[in-house]
Amino acid sequence: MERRRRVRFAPSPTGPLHMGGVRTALYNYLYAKQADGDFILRIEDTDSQRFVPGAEAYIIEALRWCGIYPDEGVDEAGNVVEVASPKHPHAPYRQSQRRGIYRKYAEELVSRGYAYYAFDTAEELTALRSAAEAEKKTFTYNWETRGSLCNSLTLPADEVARRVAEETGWTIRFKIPENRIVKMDDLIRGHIEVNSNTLDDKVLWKRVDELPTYHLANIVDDHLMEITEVIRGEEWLPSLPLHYLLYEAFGWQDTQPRFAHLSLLLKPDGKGKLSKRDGDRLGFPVFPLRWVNAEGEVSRGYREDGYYPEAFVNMLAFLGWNPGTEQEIFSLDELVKVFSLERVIKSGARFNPDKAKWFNQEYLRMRPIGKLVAEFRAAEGDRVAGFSDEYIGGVLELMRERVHFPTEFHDATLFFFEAPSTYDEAAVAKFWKDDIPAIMPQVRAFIAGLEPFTKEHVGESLEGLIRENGWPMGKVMNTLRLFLVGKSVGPGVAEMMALMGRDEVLSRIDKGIASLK
RNA sequence: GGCGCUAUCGAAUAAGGGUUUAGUUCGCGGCCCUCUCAAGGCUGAAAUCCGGGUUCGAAUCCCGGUAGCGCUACCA
Repeated sequence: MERRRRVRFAPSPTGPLHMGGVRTALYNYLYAKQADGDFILRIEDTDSQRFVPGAEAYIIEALRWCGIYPDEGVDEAGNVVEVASPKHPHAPYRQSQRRGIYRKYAEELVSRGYAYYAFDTAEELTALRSAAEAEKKTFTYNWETRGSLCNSLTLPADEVARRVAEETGWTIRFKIPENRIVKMDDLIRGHIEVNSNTLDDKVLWKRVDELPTYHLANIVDDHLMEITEVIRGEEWLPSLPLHYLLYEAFGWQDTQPRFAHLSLLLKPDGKGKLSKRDGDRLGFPVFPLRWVNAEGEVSRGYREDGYYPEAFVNMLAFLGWNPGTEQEIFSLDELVKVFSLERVIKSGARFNPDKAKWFNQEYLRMRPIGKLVAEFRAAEGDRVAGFSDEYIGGVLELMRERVHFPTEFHDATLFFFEAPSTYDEAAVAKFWKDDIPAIMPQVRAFIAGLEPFTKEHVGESLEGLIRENGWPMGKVMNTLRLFLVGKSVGPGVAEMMALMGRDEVLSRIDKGIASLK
């Protein structure tokens, strides 16, 4: 019987969600939705030392901004679910609140001989490690060394019982079987084999915070929550043999999820994985949303930088995956339809900020003008309140192909709402010479009599006038632009004039002629 | 050091043994359009890491090397 597809995104609330993490969440979401399955959010906060307040809320908000809403684990208000209900049957979805669940599974493994209590202190192990390092070796807690260390395998039973009863001072370690070839399959990478002798006896239960480690909590929760596929970052690939062995030890192989390990996101230049530093250095966001850490350090976000979530998601989807066709623009719903793990790339994907900007520009160009106007009004407030939707729409229509982000509209459209008060000096020097000061009043008089004042008529008439008189086209047109914009760059002169209206245009020309005299 | 993963133009990727003169997108250069800036159209430069093997034929399969990355915590 085919099981209902259920996947999870299981971040650790140790800081803001990195764009690589968003991609992992996205792929999980797409994979789940494609089969009309469930996408679950689970908070893996078993590291009490690294917990960061606000990180959990950030993760949920970031996913929501992207349009990714978990089916399970987060309620409508955006809070992690703590109490079980028909919609959220596996609550709580925060591992720190599930500690009671894990303990018995850890102990079950000990009683069945798959794990053991270890009493070595952190200091003892550190000493062992540095001693080995001095001899250019590596200390590993494994099949070779466990027999000579302080644990329930080496100590007399009554001594073990006494120490365990003290309820403190012990960890539980998984007893990696000796000399086994662990055979694994990855949905993206194919078949992988590893000799168990290269593995170490990983801690399953931590003494320091009385919590399970990732390995135990993860396997137990994935089992309990009936997860069918685990799609996670490549950094987990080395622990895959341990996880296989854990499923085997628990006897859960029949429902063991399939695994898919995603490659890492790499920095745009040089070598290594994408980090916050790269964003600061090269000037692009690494996080979906702005984040301010405890020290007051600010990390910019895609949202605040003016990216549309649709563009961000589209760009992210293509970082390590492609549909096999030449189509590049996909909505989230379209991605759900065409996504497949088979087409996920195995090698690391280098992030390219230019391509990210291009995606945003594409979305800006596709955006309905009505939305653009409403968003512009909301951002600009009183400053543009007196202008009509038609006028603002015309302005944005003229400028949308000249910017990458809606946040650029403010600076780019200033002159549409207020006549320029200064004129670019280089442009003045270039155009305001020879006959131009004498010509412009004639042009002004001509414009005053133009009817109708449309883009087409203004454009053709103006061009005809300039040609008939043998005036220099470039100088005249650019001087007009200079009067309208204050600079020598911008939309077509006739288009701007038609939009601004005759009165405004004449007033700007008068102002310009007067200023440059 | 050990273990694992990965390897196509500057970047993302396509080509799943022959359809390849290795395609597309971003970026870069040129031309066209043109009143400037964009946008658009056309176009140019630009890649199969190296070495063996399998095969009539290899970017594609296998082996070795090299390089990059990841892991090697009572972090996740």
